[in-house]
Amino acid sequence: MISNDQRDIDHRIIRSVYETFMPINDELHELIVSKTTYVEIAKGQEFIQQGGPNDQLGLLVDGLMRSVEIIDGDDHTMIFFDAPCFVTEYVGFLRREPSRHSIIALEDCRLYVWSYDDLQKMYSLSKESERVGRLIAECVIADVVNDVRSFRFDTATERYEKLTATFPKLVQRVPQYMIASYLGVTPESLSRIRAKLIKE
Amino acid sequence: MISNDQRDIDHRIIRSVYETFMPINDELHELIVSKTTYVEIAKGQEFIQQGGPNDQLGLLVDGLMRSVEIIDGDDHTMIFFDAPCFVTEYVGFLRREPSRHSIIALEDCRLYVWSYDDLQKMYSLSKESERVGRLIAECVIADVVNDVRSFRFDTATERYEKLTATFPKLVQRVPQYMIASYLGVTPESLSRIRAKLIKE
DNA sequence: AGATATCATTGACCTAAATCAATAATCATC
DNA sequence: GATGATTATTGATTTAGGTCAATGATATCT
Repeated sequence: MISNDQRDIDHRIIRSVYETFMPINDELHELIVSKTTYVEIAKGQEFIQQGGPNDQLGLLVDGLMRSVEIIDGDDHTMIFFDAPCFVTEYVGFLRREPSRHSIIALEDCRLYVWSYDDLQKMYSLSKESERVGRLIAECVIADVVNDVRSFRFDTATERYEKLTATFPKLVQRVPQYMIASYLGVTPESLSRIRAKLIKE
Repeated sequence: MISNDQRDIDHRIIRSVYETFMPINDELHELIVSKTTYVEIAKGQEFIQQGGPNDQLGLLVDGLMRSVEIIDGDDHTMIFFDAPCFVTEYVGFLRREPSRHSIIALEDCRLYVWSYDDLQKMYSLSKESERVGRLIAECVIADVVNDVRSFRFDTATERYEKLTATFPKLVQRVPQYMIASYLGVTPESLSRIRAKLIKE
């Protein structure tokens, strides 16, 4: 993990990601940038380690990551993060608990990072930042609710089809067993699902 | 649905629920109360209707409700709401879309209600309210993530055991087929799960 | 109390996906 | 390009839960 100084920070990317949630005025933008650190994570390296400290919110600007939870020795892919997006293990981060997942770079990654403490300072200093924090949390809710619905109502085949529809390049970029794990099925099952879909 | 005026509002209950998220000062408390409406919903009646307008956030202070989504004619219980708690179909509410669920009283219910517009006004008027909104959203994330984990990792039997452990009275208060539906299994399966657990 | 819904249980059978095991295909490295 | 490791496929078998159908048990209502 390589950290650099302020000169490496691309203000426009940061602003444009935050602007997907609400208009960001110059004052808030300066506040955000002033707390930003730049980090590079090489392919295969961890950004966050399962069971370790969980005090960083990342904004992935380049690359691909996955969060993984190891339970009883098997590896479960919980989320893929495809730039540009925020990267964190949200629940542990908010509760100040050790991370439940590792977050690992599947390709060389570049991130901007804010510490938990700096984030709280931003919230205290600026009403606008409080709002953007709320809007981001609300979007996370929508994503997670989507996940519940998918596990509740969809078959593995349907989940696979939806994933390839919304994220077609993923299948090229990561090994199939990680996709299987993300879908909640075994690699053998995913292989059969794919065989069946091809036959049709 | 019966709406009454300000005199029916129990300030202490409202404050105590908000205080589970953060300390509420008098100014914010007054703001919240000034926008509050009181509503009673009789057993069997709807608070929110699937496909209908979704512009109310409820605080259930008495009673039990469930949110139900009808898909292809079958009825899926998405959540049980046991007072005191907030009641809404969050995603549609936030996105200003029709409600995905109905929310129905399983017992006679009493709620305090805020309209979407009043909530936005509160957010604009007060930094503190923005923060409490964020903190509530963050708690919702934790709940929903829990749901995903349960559907992903737990068997139906485990989900049933967890539900009865965390909410033992529920089984007395609602028909079993609703519990089955909440757990994501058929009534027949839940009946067998219970039979097996009793035998052990 | 008797009649009628509604709800819960039980049985027989079916299906999606898991498990275990063996190959086959890829990929990385010397 | 050969060698060993990782990843993907295919087959045989098992299991959790679904589906369909019948029977019991509870409520509710006149």
